[in-house]
Amino acid sequence: MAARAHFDLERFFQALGDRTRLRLLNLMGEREICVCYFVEILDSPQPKISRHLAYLRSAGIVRARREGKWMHYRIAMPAHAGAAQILRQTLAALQEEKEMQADRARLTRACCAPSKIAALEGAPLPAPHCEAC
Amino acid sequence: MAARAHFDLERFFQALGDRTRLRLLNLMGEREICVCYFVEILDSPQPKISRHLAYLRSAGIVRARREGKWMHYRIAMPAHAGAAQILRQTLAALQEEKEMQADRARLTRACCAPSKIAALEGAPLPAPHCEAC
DNA sequence: GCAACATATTCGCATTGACAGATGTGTGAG
DNA sequence: CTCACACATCTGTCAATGCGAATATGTTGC
Repeated sequence: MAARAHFDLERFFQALGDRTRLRLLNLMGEREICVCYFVEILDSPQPKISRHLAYLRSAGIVRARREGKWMHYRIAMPAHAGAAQILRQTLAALQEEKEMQADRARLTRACCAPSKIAALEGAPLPAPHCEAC
Repeated sequence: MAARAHFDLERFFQALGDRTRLRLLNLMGEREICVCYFVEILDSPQPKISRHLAYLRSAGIVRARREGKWMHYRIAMPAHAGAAQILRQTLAALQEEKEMQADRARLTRACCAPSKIAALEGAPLPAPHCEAC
């Protein structure tokens, strides 16, 4: 088998070259988030979210964890030191964008009152627990 | 007043998501280089090089300067501070790759003895002058 | 003007990737 | 086992992008 020690920087950048994926990464930040929250916050069809998460996963940028019916995603820092640094830099840069700030605000609201949003009834809260509430 | 055009981070990453363009950026580094050198070093058809340089130019990553028959390209750090930082990080990361090191080595050789390479007869040296010779 | 040269753009074609909609898969409840 | 739910993947369509090959543009020198 071909050793996959080589990190594909090209693929890494391709994964970052899409607005939906940048929004997903921005929402994850340091915490782990359930797919249903992405669907709610980005207000996009679930298959679209799932496809972009799969793309990020195949590029080695995020990792998934199953918990019962729910899938949680979080950012997985690449082993490649340069890429990890770039990813951190990117996440920091995203926070300066209005749309990203708005996404985060919506996530905080949803996280603090998930019962207010029909689609999130019973869904697991992001992270171990949301630090804002 | 937003006189500053909105910097397209998405487009920026798309521009970095291609091996040929990463090789071009790696060759430029801090100096200005003539297209004919890219063609020689990457051993690729001239239209291919030109197309990728145009892509980088449209993404706001490089700038071109004409000098007689020759066009010189150099990296133009984006006004967007985050992007500039990412670009610097990327250039640093590239230097750890073997292919990129080999490209640079070939450029140094070509730069120090351009007359040895038929295609570079009379072509302007990279940069104000090559610091290696 | 014309020819030679360096570079840019266009063309035809193959691949990739984004999308919406439909369908498949895994899990828990009953 | 069967259903409902959360999520993943497949389908068809379309736009973007990569490529080589041919051609156009711009500059210099005659």
